[in-house]
Amino acid sequence: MESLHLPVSPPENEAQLLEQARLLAGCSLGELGAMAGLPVPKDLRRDKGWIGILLEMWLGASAGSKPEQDFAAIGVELKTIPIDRQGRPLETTFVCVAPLTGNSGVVWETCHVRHKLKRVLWVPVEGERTIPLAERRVGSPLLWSPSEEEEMQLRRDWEELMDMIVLGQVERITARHGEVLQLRPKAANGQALTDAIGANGETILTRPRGFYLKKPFTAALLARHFLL
DNA sequence: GGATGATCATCC
DNA sequence: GGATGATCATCC
Repeated sequence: MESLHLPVSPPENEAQLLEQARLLAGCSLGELGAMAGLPVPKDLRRDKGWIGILLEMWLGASAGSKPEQDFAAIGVELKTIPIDRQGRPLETTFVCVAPLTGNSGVVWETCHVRHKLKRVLWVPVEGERTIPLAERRVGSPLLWSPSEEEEMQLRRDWEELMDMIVLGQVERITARHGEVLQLRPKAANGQALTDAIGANGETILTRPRGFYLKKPFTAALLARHFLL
């Protein structure tokens, strides 16, 4: 039985990654933060990515802001997901920024969403705001790939949303579009603007958007895991 | 601004 | 109460 200590080397295979993730299950964020020398913030309001960064350290992820998978060598992406006491997600899951221009000819097979979701290590973390951040516990990890049905759902939604973007309808897209995948703003604030295609094919400025997984989708894949 | 990490908080 | 639209920090 291995014990908990830092630094953690990048995992060489999935089994190693899962083993390390299982060691973290049951630990509190306070414990993991202290051992990592990371001060635990009072809450997440100004540190929304703190848990993600903490778990990256503890799992040996290629830290920080590289535009590739968290575990590039073994092709796995890490997602922490806040859950309630029933194990259901408290938030949608950000996947990636949505490209709003230069999309003619893009196809599902080679898109960023599919690549990001090809293989994901889900790490549930207690997320109820009534639980002090330091006391919240890490849950049992799940190494996941989309089933055929899940991939079809994702593909349908992605194609619908990308069609609207390409056809200059981005401003008409709301978070209600898509069955399992939605498009929502993803920016520092309301002042952030980026190029997109307008209704008449012209270039317009609009808020940057991101793809997010809706809660029922992640709830189902987590539930499947916990029932097995 | 856009990529990384996401959650907040208002409105319905 | 919960989802949608808004927002926070950091790096380059």
